[in-house]
Amino acid sequence: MSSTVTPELSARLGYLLKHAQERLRGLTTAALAPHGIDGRQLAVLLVLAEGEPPSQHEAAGRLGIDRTTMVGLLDALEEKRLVARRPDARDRRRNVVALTDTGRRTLAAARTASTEAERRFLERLTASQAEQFRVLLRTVVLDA
Amino acid sequence: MSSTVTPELSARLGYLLKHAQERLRGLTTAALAPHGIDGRQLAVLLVLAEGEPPSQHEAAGRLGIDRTTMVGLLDALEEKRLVARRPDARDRRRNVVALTDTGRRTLAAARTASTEAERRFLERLTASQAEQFRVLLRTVVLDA
DNA sequence: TATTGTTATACTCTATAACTATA
DNA sequence: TATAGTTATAGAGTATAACAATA
Repeated sequence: MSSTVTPELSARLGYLLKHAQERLRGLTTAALAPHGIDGRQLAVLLVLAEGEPPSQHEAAGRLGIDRTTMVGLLDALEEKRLVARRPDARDRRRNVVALTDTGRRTLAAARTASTEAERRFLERLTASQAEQFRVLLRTVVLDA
Repeated sequence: MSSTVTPELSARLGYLLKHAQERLRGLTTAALAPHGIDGRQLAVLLVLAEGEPPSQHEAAGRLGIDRTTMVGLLDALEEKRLVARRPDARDRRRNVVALTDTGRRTLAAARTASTEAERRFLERLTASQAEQFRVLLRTVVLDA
């Protein structure tokens, strides 16, 4: 975790991205802990809240994970009563997954906490640098 | 891997950093494959090349990983004759780890290949944007 | 035949605990 | 007593294969 920085290694993009992710994960995990979820679970809640309540398979697709991985994530969230599975009446192979009322409240609070973690992650940058950082990151990642 | 981008999720820094890392890893892995190593192994070679040849424990410290993890990394690199362990004459508990001649040649070629992967990772940015991206990333990660 | 959810299983990466040999 | 290297083991997190239910 805490590495004795060597100049050439720390100039590598791979090193920087890895450590950026580690730092943000630490901040996010701490910020979300009071709400009883972690970053991956927040991502699931966000995906369930956006657009039509999806099937498990669709939700996995939106997140870019396997449907078998989604099973375990939903098990944990359902155990906390944040989401509910119900069979799709029109295709009984599918489960429609929706947020519960508790899930919606938790999502709202967790979203705020996560945004605050992002703010702290970027706090060494000026506002315009922070905005620029987001823009550059999106350019590099999206619109492939 | 390929996620159906949902607007709110893809605006999250965690999402962007994760996917940035995935994209760079893909490019780097492909660029390094002809040289028979991956990104983690390149990081080890870089660390061994910088400053005094370290012990396994020191090398692990420079990388920020556990000494037990270093064992396996060095096993793989030694099997490929890229590094050599020799007992430290002054403290026979320690192994000094150094690059072989082959290791130095591989490192030189792999470093070039990795730099080229970084260039492709950033190719949607102008030169000054790419430089700015590195600066912002370093600011956020380093000089904690 | 194909798809959804599930389980069993395995693989990768990492760490902790315990052993050994040295100090 | 403490440290370096090693091994055994375990825990995340992920995926593939196979199965039951349904289409």
